Amino acid sequence: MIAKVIVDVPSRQTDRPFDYEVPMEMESWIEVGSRVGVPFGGRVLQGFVIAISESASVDMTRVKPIAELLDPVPPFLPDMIELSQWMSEKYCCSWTQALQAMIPAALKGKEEKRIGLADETDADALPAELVEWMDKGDGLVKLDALLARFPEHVRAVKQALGDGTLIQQSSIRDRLSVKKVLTVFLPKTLPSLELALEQIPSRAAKQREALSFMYERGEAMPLQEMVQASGASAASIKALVEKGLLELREVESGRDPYGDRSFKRTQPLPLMDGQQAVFGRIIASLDEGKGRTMLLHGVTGSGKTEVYLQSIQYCLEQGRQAIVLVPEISLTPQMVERFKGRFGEAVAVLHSRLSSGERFDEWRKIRSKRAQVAIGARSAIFAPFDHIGLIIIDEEHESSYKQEESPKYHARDVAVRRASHHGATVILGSATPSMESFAAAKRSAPHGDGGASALLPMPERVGGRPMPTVDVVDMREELRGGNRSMFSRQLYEKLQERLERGEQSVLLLNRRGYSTFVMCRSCGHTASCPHCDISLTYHQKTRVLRCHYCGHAEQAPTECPACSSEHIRYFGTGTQRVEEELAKLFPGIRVIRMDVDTTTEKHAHEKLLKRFGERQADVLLGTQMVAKGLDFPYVTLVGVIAADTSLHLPDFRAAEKTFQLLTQVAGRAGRHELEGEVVIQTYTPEHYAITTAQQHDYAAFIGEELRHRSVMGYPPYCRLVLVTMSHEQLPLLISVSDRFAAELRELAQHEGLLAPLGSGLPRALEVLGPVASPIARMKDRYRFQCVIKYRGSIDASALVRRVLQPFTEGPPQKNVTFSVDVDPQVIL
DNA sequence: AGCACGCCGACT
DNA sequence: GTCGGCGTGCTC
Repeated sequence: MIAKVIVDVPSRQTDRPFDYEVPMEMESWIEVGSRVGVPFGGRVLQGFVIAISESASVDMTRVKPIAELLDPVPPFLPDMIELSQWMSEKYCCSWTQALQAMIPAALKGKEEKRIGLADETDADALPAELVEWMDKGDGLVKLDALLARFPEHVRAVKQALGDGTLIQQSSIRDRLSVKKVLTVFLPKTLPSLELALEQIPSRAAKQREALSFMYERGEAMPLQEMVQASGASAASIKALVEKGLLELREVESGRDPYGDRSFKRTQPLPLMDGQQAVFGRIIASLDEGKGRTMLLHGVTGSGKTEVYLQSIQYCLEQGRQAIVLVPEISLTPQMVERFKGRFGEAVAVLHSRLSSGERFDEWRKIRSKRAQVAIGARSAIFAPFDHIGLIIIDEEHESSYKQEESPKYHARDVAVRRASHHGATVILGSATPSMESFAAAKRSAPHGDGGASALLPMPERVGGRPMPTVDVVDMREELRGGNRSMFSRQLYEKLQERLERGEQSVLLLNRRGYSTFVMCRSCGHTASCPHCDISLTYHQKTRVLRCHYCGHAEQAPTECPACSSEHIRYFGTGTQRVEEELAKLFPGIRVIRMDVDTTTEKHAHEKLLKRFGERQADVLLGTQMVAKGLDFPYVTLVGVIAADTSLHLPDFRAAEKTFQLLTQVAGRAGRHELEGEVVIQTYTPEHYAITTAQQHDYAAFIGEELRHRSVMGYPPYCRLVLVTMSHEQLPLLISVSDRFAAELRELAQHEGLLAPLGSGLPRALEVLGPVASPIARMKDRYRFQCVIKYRGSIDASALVRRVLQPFTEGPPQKNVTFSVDVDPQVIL
């Protein structure tokens, strides 16, 4: 029996299956999807079994046996192996990378070399302390550790390994370091604080303090932290533990100590007419099981989540599993609570805030069928289920579904692919669907069912609540009227009203495309990175300038390095200035500011929202992050301070992104009994992205935007591939990138793709560039890019791969690196 | 990626 | 005379 194995080496040359013999004793264990350790070029590496075969494709004498099996249960299901191959082709990444992206990082086996004394050996030939050290273990010790401990004996060890005095054994070990932390818990059955305090002698003040502290906190906490925070000593906590008032347990470090928290179970809510109609379409598709994709276009507050929940319920009753993707930012505890509340233990949650150990735990819950519902960000699309019935992608227009590092996949496309394998239904949900999805839904009758539209509209809010009224304020008029503040009179008055009525407001400062930077007001010099063509970002807390791309950091200057002027201006996030102005205009106003500065800490985001939810503030002020998913009953006003900052970016999606942002944030107002109002401040009130957002008119927006895209030749009227090349030396890069573009054109010509299809008609494929990238230099490497525009029916990835092959495999083009981005989010 | 094999400079 | 520089080439 021969296993075809993809070896875990991130190199193009080794990115193909290698044959290994399956030892007899492993035959019943090794299957497609197994993770194994294999000898490869003189060392042992992790590999993935992608096929089992009777015969090898090379001479049997060259075939080595698999060294070890790494998991009792294969981490991949067979459909995932095929999916990974498809990904590597479509996104031009290595097969290994695609496979790697599908399993938890904890399963990243690396070789560990261990050595020991050979059986019959003369131990006296070695330094005595070495022998002694080696005897401590079970005869084998880690090579690294030994060499680190006895650097003076490196040579002796090397020699002993050479002459056979010492033997070496390699095996693969996962990066699962399980560290345990003593954690203080409140007992399951909790006496009241008064009752508990009675059991403590009056002179034990520290114990009382510690106990009150824990009661107030209400949840478990690591002992170390607790001692620090409460001022109690470990001894007094021990005393409390002995009295049974607290509990002390070891928790795996990084694991969620509140994991055993129970969630209040909820029942399905009655569906409104609009919801019912959509739900009917979804269960029809689930019954049919043909792998259909549907676009659920529901306005904000139309009750999409309840439809999701009941569809999942139906799917589970069919004995199939469901995956729910949400943007990372909206994967809040409230969101998780809704799903856990309905499905309890059947839910596994995967998000980036989890430690690798916690992530692995949740993943195992899925793999071992203890969970039937997986909810998570982008990578949850790879949840190892075997009978997927339903995949939901909420807020499908969000750009975070596209991974920016290789493999540069789009979760939406992976979902559709995976679903067709399982006959699963995909639901793309959004109030503002992406152009691509909308166009696809309009044109598609997926899997050929005679022209039925896959568009599911939900145009009404739950309870018939009206959409909030939106006022657009022309800030040019304000300026002409003598108002130079950042608040229009309208916004000022409405804020004042909210304060008087005790209602809450959300203020959005649109800062997409801008970051904090430093500029000299005398000469206009801006601080930029010495290794990258990019401004440095100013970090207020540490007064450090940092490069986003390479990590270069320097002290913020007090005088201009160019002209020695002291008039240096720090352009902060801007939210701070808004906050100051609010305090000036409304003395005593309580503001919660949410931006990168205030949310870097773990859970800071949740804490701030919790405070706002408890009405401890009048205004929630923030950047993009306040636009998504918030649902607070007392928010009746939403203000957008400058709507158009994102409108004039050199990005073909600028209008779409602006419209989405305005619509999303407007949807935060008046979701419950109280009616909501929205004020949008802008310098271009006539722009269609703003006027259509004002009228909540998605159809009008998309009509206009599609016209623009059609004229300019952008998606969804074509597709794009962005190829970025980089090298330290500019002349070499220019010649290589020119040759790449020329060869690509030549191949396209040869395939008949460049021929004009008739006068005035666009070509099937077009190669633009090469030109310097928007960030023309990064980490001391120059960057050039080509954009390939093509008709959707063409396999552009295959063309690119074919042209790329000699550039990366042949006589090396002196380290010019190529990065391919299929369906890029930004090309600028 | 690693590691080996393979041809040319400054050292015991 | 050797140790070692990293350039090319292979890994089932």
